Amino acid sequence: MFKVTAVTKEEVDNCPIRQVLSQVFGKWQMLIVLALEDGPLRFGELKRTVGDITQRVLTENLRKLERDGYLSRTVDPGPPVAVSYALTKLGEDWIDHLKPVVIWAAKNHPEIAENRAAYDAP
Amino acid sequence: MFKVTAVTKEEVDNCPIRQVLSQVFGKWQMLIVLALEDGPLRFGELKRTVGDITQRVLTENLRKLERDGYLSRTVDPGPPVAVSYALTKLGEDWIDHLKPVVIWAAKNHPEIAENRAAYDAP
DNA sequence: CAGTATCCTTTACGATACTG
DNA sequence: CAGTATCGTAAAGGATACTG
Repeated sequence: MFKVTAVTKEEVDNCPIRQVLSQVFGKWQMLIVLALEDGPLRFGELKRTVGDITQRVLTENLRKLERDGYLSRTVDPGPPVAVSYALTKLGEDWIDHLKPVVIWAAKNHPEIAENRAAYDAP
Repeated sequence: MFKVTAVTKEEVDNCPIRQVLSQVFGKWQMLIVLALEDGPLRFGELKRTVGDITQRVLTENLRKLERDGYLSRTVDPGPPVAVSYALTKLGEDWIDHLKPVVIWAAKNHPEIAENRAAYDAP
């Protein structure tokens, strides 16, 4: 159904997986987007919610997500300054489509863990 | 709805995103799985279908996908030897859940490209 | 044909220190 | 508070050559 063959530059540019999904399937992007599901969060709150992410990497990923339009960044100059991040329409739409996949992953986690153990065994 | 906070090792181990999805959202895994959607393919066919992937990287990703149970590897000792890869039940189930996301990405590709251009502009 | 083996480059990520 | 700056590590990927 989808053309995944890609040898020319045009084919790569038109591949939704390479152009769109590759930017949201890193180690942190999904976690960040899901963290914003229940409403806007400030930088520090976001960092605490995701848990084990460094400031540098969080900033980096927030910029990527903002660039693609999944979230917006709002600055309230204080002092002290307060920056909050919120999902855009695109971001909410994205999360609606992402969640079934996350639910599937949670459901199949046990089976996949078994498969790995069996494969690694002797 | 999902707990994405993860500070302890246990929380990370039980996070479906980190444990399951991180292994299928690399640069090539989705393309490989989608390439097998219409039926089994041999190594060389798979390589030609995906297009610009090297032998080394294709092998590497096939092993990961086989390990998690998304596809099976069947060897027909020739000579010449013929190895074919096919989706398993899990792989087909996965692709059914993955496709809506790919379709979403294709649909929103233009908007996201605009967002990027606007962000990068001046 | 279907891989391995090597070597190299790029990208992501991590740790820590510093600043308006 | 919300970053930036620097430095270092590790994983992914790319190029090329070789093999049962």
